[in-house]
Amino acid sequence: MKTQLKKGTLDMCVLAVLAQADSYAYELVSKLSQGMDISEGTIYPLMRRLQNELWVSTYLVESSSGPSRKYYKLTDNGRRELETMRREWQEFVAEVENVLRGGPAAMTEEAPQ
Amino acid sequence: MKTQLKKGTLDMCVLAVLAQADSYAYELVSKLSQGMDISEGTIYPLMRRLQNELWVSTYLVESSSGPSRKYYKLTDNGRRELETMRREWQEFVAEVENVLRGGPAAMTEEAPQ
DNA sequence: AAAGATACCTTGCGATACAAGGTATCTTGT
DNA sequence: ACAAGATACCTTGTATCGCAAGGTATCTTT
Repeated sequence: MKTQLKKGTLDMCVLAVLAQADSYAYELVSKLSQGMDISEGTIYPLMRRLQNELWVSTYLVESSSGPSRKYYKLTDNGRRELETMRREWQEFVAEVENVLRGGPAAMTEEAPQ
Repeated sequence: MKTQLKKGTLDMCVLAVLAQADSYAYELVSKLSQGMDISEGTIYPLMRRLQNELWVSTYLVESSSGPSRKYYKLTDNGRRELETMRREWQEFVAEVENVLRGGPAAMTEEAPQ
């Protein structure tokens, strides 16, 4: 999957997953890996950013099958941000599709050759 | 408009515009600026890349209202690449929307708190 | 005790969009 | 004739982000 296309969408995707249920980074990777792929080297800095923006809060939960998990929970702030991102995403996609459909006004001018 | 979202889509957009008619960088900026925005600092390095990949060829045309224009023309190669990009874009969008719709398989496991 | 899965994390790199700045050409207003 | 502005080209440096590679610790299984 093309790396560049993901830029700016992964945080939205993570927030969307967290909107359904709290989760931890390692699990987020495996959840998102069905379809998109995202690697651990991506998720940890990303989660740090989401936390810095106060879009998620964290709590530790001991696991019965490994080390403790750092769960992330969407904040009210994060929920609002997710809606904003959704809107921006839809507008963006609409505009790209518009261009792909031959959109940006043909601009009446001579096209040589 | 969010900068990150554009990453990887602008070359496709430019190729799509060129699929309709040859154009030059300055005009491409103003065409795409209706809807997306894209700046000159973006377009020139981008056009260089497209040319390096042999997706476009160039020819000079004297203008009646300013300096000569460097027109870009989609090559056969570029036309094929555009189709590939379109496919990848559609797949990508489909997957993101899938995640946004609550997609990545709920994964039967306890979600604490 | 060793091996493997789970779970966390950091460092350095590559790609790309952009602001800011620079040059040259041509037209228009004064 | 000269200044100003639009047209058209371009480069440099910065910020962001995704990722491969590597590292640590815990817990279970062999």
